[in-house]
Amino acid sequence: MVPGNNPLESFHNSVQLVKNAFAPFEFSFQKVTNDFQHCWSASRNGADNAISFVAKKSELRILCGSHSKVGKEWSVECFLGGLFDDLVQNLQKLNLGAGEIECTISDLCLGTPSGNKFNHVKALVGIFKGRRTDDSGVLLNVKFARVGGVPAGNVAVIDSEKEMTCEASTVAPTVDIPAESVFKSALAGGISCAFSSFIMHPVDTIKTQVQASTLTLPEIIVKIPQIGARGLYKGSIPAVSGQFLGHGLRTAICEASKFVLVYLVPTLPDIQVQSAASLWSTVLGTTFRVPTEVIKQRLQAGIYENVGEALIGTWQQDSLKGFFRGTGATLCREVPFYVAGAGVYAESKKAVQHLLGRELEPWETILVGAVSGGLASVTTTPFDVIKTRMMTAIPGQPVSMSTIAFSIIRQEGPLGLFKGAVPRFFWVAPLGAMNFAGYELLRKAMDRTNAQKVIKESKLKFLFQKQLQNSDVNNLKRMVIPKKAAEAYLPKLDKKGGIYIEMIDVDGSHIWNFIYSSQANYSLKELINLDPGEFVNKHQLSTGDLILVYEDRESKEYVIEARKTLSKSPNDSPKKKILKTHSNKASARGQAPDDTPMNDVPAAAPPPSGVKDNLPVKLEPTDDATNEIQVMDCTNADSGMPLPDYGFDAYNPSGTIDNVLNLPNPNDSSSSLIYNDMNFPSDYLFNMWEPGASSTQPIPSFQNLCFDDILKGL
DNA sequence: AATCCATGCAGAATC
DNA sequence: ATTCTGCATGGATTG
Repeated sequence: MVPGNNPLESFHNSVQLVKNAFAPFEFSFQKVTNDFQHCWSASRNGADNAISFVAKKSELRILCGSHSKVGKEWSVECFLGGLFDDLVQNLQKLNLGAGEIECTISDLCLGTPSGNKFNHVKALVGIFKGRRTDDSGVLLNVKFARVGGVPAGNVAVIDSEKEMTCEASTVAPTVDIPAESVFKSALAGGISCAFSSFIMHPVDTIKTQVQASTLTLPEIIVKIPQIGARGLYKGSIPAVSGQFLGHGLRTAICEASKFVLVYLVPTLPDIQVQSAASLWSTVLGTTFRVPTEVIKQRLQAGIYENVGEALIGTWQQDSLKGFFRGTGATLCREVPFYVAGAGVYAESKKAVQHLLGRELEPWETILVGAVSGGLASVTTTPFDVIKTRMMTAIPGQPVSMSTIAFSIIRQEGPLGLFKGAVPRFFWVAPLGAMNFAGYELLRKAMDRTNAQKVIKESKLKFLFQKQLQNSDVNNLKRMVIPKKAAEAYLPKLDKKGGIYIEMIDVDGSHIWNFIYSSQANYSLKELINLDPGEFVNKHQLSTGDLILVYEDRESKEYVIEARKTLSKSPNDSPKKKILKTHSNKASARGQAPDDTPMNDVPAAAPPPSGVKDNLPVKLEPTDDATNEIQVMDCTNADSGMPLPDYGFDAYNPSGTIDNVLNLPNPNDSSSSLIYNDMNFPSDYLFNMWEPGASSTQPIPSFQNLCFDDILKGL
């Protein structure tokens, strides 16, 4: 048996689940329960329905007022209570017989003239519009429309499972919700549900036929070849498109309302936010989807041949209302499974992640989806059992859920309530897997392709840089990189041959695969090549541009940045403009032939005596007023080689003050110097020497003052 | 003197 | 014929 095909059990489920989810609001639910019983007992004798509702008016607002426009005149409890009661009575009247053949509820409705069959729709609409519904009594006459001979509430059982799992997937965390994110979620939700709907459609069809006819399951199965593929896929167009649109809509609403909820009520626990959002979105999304369900079922049951016919036929028969038959039943079925599935999935995913201490692999996500889908189905098994019992009870005798439940427990023990749980589990599990996996993986894939890999600069540890020379950017596909830096930060090289190194482009657009090799027979020297491949071309690098290599602190991956010099005059080599207090070591070397001589650069400031004066360039806030400061460890600026024993994490392109302050290694005795790179006016390069290592005299403890000045500058 | 490294060049590999 | 690869050279820098 599959859960969810009965509004009765579904409703009960939903109350329970919602109750759990909103535990802090227990009092409200207590009230619901009370009202419920009140309504129920009052409506036992159908004629008094209206009274019971009216009587309840005053209490209504408490619960529903805040949720929607509902509470104005009606309490949701009472509405549902009436609904529930009606169902119970209907079910009690069922005499369709037992077994797998689902019963048709519609014709068994008690109490009101059949002409009002669909007034519950009216009532619903009225409620949503926030106006008073006059035909209050009608609410109790809820009928689950018989759609094309198939009770709407009974069909699309499979869908309910899909619903559950699919909706549960909206649990996927999306906190900051720009429209794009919501849209992507919607797309992902829609696609995954549409896909699984498509896959499972044949099964759904068979189920529908079983329910709609007097044939048993085996008989139908025998007939399958007769039905053929086309027959099995009858109604798949409205089903799939309905799934797509409905679930897309719901996913979007859910994501969006989560965002809104978090914003409005920041203190609300996650679980409640999710429950509320999913509840709300399910109601809307499902309502939207009902017409396609109706069409689908009519097609599957063979009433109409094609979509057009079904549309026209339904319209002519029942006009607009016809498309919304069974809305109430569908809602009752969807909501609890959504909430249950979402909860189970979210919780189990959290648990598994906690257990493993890492993000889940795709296949693990699938597994969790399957298991939680299965679990959700198991937890709802009791209602399924009860429902079956109720339907198969001796006709005419009033039975209530509780009586049945108690009798089962008494006679068969608590396990009796879980009969059939195992097959249910395995039936629902793959659906859960399909939807969870579908949604999550799709969502991830979208993020990956669209937003690429977002590199957080603050997570990057600067390793080294290289200013590109002619020989690095000419058609020869190789770049020479600083030897010491390479030896210090890149993987160890064997003498011969190179190794592949992946480097992620900071712009997130590529993962470059470089060949990193050394020139072994270089007597004692070693020259290390990075094969830039397309890298240089893609970034249009030319002489004087920089490449910078980082390491992602978390993933330990290499990250490479191609940085164009700002002043792009071919004669300008960036190095020439760097103000230095020590020797202009880079100035004279590595220049392109057409480079102007080094002399036009302002003379390097001499090493000052005072610490303050030691700043060759005054620190100033960046010109874009972002208060960002860029610090680069450019020890040996020419080679880009930080001193190996210096635990200096420097270069922080978007560093905050905090980051900057964290940069220096306080235990290090090295001193540092800051100078401004004229080519990158907003950059502050942080230069370091070990004491005595350079011809310039480093000032002890200078680095601290540097940072102070940076702060002052800001 | 030792080292670094930009670049030239030739033979090998590949198109 | 073109591209790769390894090697060599010599200016520049460092010690």
